[in-house]
Amino acid sequence: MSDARERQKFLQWLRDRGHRVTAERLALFEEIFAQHRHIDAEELLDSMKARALKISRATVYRNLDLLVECGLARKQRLGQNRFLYEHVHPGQRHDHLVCTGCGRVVEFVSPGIAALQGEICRAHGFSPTSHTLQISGLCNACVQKRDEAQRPPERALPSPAHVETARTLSGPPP
Amino acid sequence: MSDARERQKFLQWLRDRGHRVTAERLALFEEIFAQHRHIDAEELLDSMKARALKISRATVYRNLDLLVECGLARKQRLGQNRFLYEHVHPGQRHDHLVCTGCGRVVEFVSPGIAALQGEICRAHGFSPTSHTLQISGLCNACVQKRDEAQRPPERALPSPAHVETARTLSGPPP
DNA sequence: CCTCTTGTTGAGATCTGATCTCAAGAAGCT
DNA sequence: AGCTTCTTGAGATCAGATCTCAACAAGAGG
Ligand SMILES: [Zn+2]
Ligand SMILES: [Zn+2]
Ligand SMILES: [Zn+2]
Ligand SMILES: [Zn+2]
Repeated sequence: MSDARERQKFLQWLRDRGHRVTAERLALFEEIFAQHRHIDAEELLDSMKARALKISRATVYRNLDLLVECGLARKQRLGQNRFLYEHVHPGQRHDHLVCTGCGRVVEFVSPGIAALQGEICRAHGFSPTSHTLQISGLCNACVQKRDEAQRPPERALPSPAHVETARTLSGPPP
Repeated sequence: MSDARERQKFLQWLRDRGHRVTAERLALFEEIFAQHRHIDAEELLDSMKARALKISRATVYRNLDLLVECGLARKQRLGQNRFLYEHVHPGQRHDHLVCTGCGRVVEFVSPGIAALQGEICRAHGFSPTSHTLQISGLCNACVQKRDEAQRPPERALPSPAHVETARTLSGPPP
């Protein structure tokens, strides 16, 4: 596990604020840093139950907010309804492509966009604290699936030269 | 009202799909195009009731989805919880700065970001259908308010040379 | 190590935004 | 006008998130 530094930061942050270091908080921290993907509170609750870590729903929600507050986690609505959480690696901004066909989430990094956002905020005298950029659409696979469904008796269409494979962090929903 | 063209498009879209042109649909269309700001379903319902236009909650939700489907409205979560709707002007993409202090929403346009998004999608073989970009933080006024609150007996701080004023489309929440 | 204070937890109630149900109503075709 | 089919409205329902409050335990102090 490579979260020794983050763990230390979390504990220090808690103590600095007079918050207590509880077993539940540590367990939640471990869990969210063990899950290398975007995960929602309910899934987190289940996966902790599955590991025989006892924790209640309310505590999960409360402490997820705490993790976000201290900058170790990010909270976003990636699909439609639920909030998804992911642990944050300092200095590594990324954003998301969300496939509406299969639910997959792909991360991308764009220093150019980051820079432009900075310019825009400066121009408006705005002090940004966070941002959300997500692009919804269809991934390669889902586009092909849809095209095949539309005209069934026809194949050998010239497939794209090379299929871009990026980190896919969330599988399709059940 | 400058929505003659959009109104025509809406009616045509309805007929093309075999949907009916009802009084409720027309009223909702008028209302959302009359409100030049980001507004949620509940507010829309209230403002229509205030104008003695009878319409039910379910119908508002149903037909807002219809407007989004035909491309005349955009649906986004700008604050945290509710969906906000705004009417769309064709070919005029814009994104949002959201002040977490006063709730104000400011729109901005960035062709540069739009272009970069296009490149990213191409690189990933992703077919985008929509996007959300919002930057949260504090507006000029709220930054000053906070600074003044933090050290009360001190003034004459060098105010910024010129205060950028952009279209502010949503007032602070009640 | 024991005690006291005070922040934290857990089970379930509650809230909120959004969607669904289904009988009554009305577009629009003829 | 008559008929078919889509649409509406009132209220039930759903899902995700938050709140309540008594029991609990972290951590300071002795
Ligand atoms: Zn897909
Ligand atoms: Zn991510
Ligand atoms: Zn503000
Ligand atoms: Zn806008």
